[in-house]
Amino acid sequence: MGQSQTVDRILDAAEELFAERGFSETSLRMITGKADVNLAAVNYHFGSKKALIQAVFARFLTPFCESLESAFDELERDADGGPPCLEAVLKALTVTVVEMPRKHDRSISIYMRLQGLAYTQSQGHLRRFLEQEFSHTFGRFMRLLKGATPQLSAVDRYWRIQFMLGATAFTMSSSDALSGILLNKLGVESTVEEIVGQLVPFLTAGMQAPATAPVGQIRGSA
Amino acid sequence: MGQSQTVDRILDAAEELFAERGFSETSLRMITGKADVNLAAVNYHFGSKKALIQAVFARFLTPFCESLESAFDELERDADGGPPCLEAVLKALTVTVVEMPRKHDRSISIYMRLQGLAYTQSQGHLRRFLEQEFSHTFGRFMRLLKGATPQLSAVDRYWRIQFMLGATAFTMSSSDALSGILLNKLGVESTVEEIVGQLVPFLTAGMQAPATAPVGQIRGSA
DNA sequence: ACCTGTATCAAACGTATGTTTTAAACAAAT
DNA sequence: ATTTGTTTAAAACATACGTTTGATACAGGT
Repeated sequence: MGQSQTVDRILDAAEELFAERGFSETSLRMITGKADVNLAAVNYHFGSKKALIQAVFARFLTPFCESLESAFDELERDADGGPPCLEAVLKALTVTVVEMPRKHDRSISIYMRLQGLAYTQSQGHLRRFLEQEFSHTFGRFMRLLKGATPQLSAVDRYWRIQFMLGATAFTMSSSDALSGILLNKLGVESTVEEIVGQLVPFLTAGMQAPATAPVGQIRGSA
Repeated sequence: MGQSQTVDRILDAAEELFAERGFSETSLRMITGKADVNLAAVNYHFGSKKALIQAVFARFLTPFCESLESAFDELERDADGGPPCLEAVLKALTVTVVEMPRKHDRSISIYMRLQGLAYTQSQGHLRRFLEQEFSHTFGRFMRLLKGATPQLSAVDRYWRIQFMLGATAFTMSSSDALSGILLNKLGVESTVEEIVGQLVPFLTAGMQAPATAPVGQIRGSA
């Protein structure tokens, strides 16, 4: 058998457990236990735990970046010449996220949470891996954002992009928990689609806020 | 000696290391090594690693919440009767953060990063501890936000508050790294004060964005 | 001087981790 | 049928972890 199913079983188990508990808090024994494969299989197929983490990201990020590049192609074709507007860029991103192929319903929040963990858990090797592997798509997204916000100074744009990333990564990385709280408090169900539907206008408005004034005295209320 | 300085040395070392590396990735041996105290001192003075984590948060969060409550008092006094406006609420928060008493320059970003970790690292005991210890101030902040955004539905407000928290926690928790990148790319120095000065208009605009439409088909660009 | 409670120290404990080893099972090719 | 290369299996490996122990030092009170 050329491609064993063991590899996929490990990846499936790992991406769920990593998303639930983080990287350091998930042991190889938990993963192989859930995947119902032998402990040594991880090191045999992937070489190390670090390499497994990278493989988990590569498996869902590679097709995602391809879809995203296609969406960007279409975006620039439609806008022939001029730069696409901010809302269109963000919509292209979120639609690509929502339309991501997935094995089951939870998949999207799992991927979102993994993406959030990649930012917040300080796994140096992961950051390096993602940078050298997916920097092309990320750079293109940045250039589109620049074209869509010509009124911003480079410094303002830089910080606002970080704010965007933060709001997205944070919300998405806890989307399950946050949805649960909302369900308890207000009795409202919410899907990933609805959350990103809420995100886009928030981010768009934030990016287009008037230029900032230096922080000084407190402004009175009302 | 009634109050040993060992306790403070441990807390100082722990808050720095936790902020740099996260909780699970920081061992008691690293902490006691940096603090130059005996390994057993942590369990002697705090009881366990979990209790140490909580003590680190209690030490900087307790005085911070007191200052914040005072700022809220002043806010409501100035606005006699009516609810303070959104920008005033956020300014009160950020000014309190910036004026936080600190031992050295790095302190603020350390506290910000810790606060971010409290959200993203799934330490159940920490979340429970913070909830029961500081829920009063947090709840008051939430009520102020509610009064400042009467136009929002409860669901919209809930999600936008999460977006705010995310943008803030993420940016502040990486403010050192992000400032460094900005310095490299554009040669611009930036302080925590300036970052929060950028944050407020972004968040204000986001919170006041027009109500959301459900995500459906892709809207064309331009 | 003699206790008494507190604090520090070196050393060890038990457990869990990532990784390696050795042997067996298996499929495909000769 | 034998061989070959790949995959699984059980067990052990070395290391690092949080925690506990027991001895020692030292303070203040009587």
